Amino acid sequence: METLRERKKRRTRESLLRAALELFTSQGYERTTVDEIAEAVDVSQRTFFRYFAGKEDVALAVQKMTEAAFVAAVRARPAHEAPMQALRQAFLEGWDTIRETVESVVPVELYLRMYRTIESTPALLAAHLRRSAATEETIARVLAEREGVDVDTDPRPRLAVAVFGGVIRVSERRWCTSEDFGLESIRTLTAEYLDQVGSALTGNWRTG
Amino acid sequence: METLRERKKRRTRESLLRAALELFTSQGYERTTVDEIAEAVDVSQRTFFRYFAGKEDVALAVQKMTEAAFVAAVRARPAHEAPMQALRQAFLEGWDTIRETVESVVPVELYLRMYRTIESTPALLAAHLRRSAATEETIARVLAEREGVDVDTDPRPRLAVAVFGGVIRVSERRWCTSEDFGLESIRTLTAEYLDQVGSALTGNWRTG
DNA sequence: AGGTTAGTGACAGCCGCTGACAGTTGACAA
DNA sequence: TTGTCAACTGTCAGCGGCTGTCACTAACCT
Repeated sequence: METLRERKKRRTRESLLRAALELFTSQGYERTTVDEIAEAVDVSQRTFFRYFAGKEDVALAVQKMTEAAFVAAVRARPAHEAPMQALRQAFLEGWDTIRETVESVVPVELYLRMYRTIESTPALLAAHLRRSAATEETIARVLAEREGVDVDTDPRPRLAVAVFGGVIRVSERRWCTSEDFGLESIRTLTAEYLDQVGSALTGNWRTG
Repeated sequence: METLRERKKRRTRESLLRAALELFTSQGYERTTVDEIAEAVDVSQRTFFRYFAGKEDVALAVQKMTEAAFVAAVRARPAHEAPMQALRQAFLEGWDTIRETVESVVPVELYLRMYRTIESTPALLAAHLRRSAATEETIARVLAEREGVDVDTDPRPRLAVAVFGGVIRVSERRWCTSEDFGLESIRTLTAEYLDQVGSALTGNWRTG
């Protein structure tokens, strides 16, 4: 059961989040001030900073949620799966259930548009990459535990996750600049790229 | 031949750079203000911003140089080498010649210490990762041209570079937190990790 | 109903960064 | 050498992100 106070807090937070994303996606991240966001929700600037650590934080808040869902999905994968397979499945599963993950806070539509804003805003892209790096570290530990190896001496968990993350980023980037910017296309694109990693590494591309 | 004006400019720039790195590495990036850096060189804050785009910029200036050297090294690799092999050789070569690349501006010692500061400062790490992403894009294009494939339709150049970059970052991170933080150890570590990527991807780690 | 606590607004201030303008110093030709 | 022009610098004023402080209001809990 949720008390009135908690309900109010949640509503303010989500209002701020929605207003921020709406402004960021429509008029750009840099051209949006914190004052503007606060004004749109009719709270003081100070209050904004009580809910979010900063402008970057609110911009990446939803990504944070989906990343958490991804980590949880990796944890939930059956133990018999090979590492890379587990990552692949968890990732695709994340996109399948994206609606349930996100819609309670902001429309999925807005979330997708925000992805493009992040990718095209240097400051946000930097923050996003840093977050991704942190998530990769978490997943490396999950993987290490799953496989029963020591993450501090065996580099394989981190290497596998780094490679996976690299492929994901290439997919994301391609997807953001692509024309069919839909929920299905990111799934197929990522799956396709994951299949092609092998041939990209070993091999002479010229004999294609 | 260098005119007096140019000499003065170069000296101011390098003084600012050295002072900044010295302050960053000794008392921390966030605890160092731009005013402090300017004061250490006895110029106005405004002048600092005429030489560097910002605080981040000066912190990553040397990394920028070494990345440029790396890109050049990739370009100079013989055409018969396979893509991943070319990247590997160029990277190791970059560390072999690091002294010539860096010492004319700042002591290598300082450059190495700065690496650790970057890795342990969220804002700098974010900026560093963003720069790396940009460099990866450049290298993907170099590789594509080398191999005669179209970078816009063939994902393999970007995938290969992303994987390589991922391994590099794992190495760097490990190296920064390691005890033998020397010029040789990053070489051996990277080479070792590049060799292990294969087994990290394919394979069941539990049968080790 | 009344004391306690959580959440808010208003204000002051630091820091990174930028635009505008005036002063100074080196470059180059008369 | 001197005068002119361009480059470089300092000063000042100001914006936006962010934080500390403190008084005030609203919800919570007997």
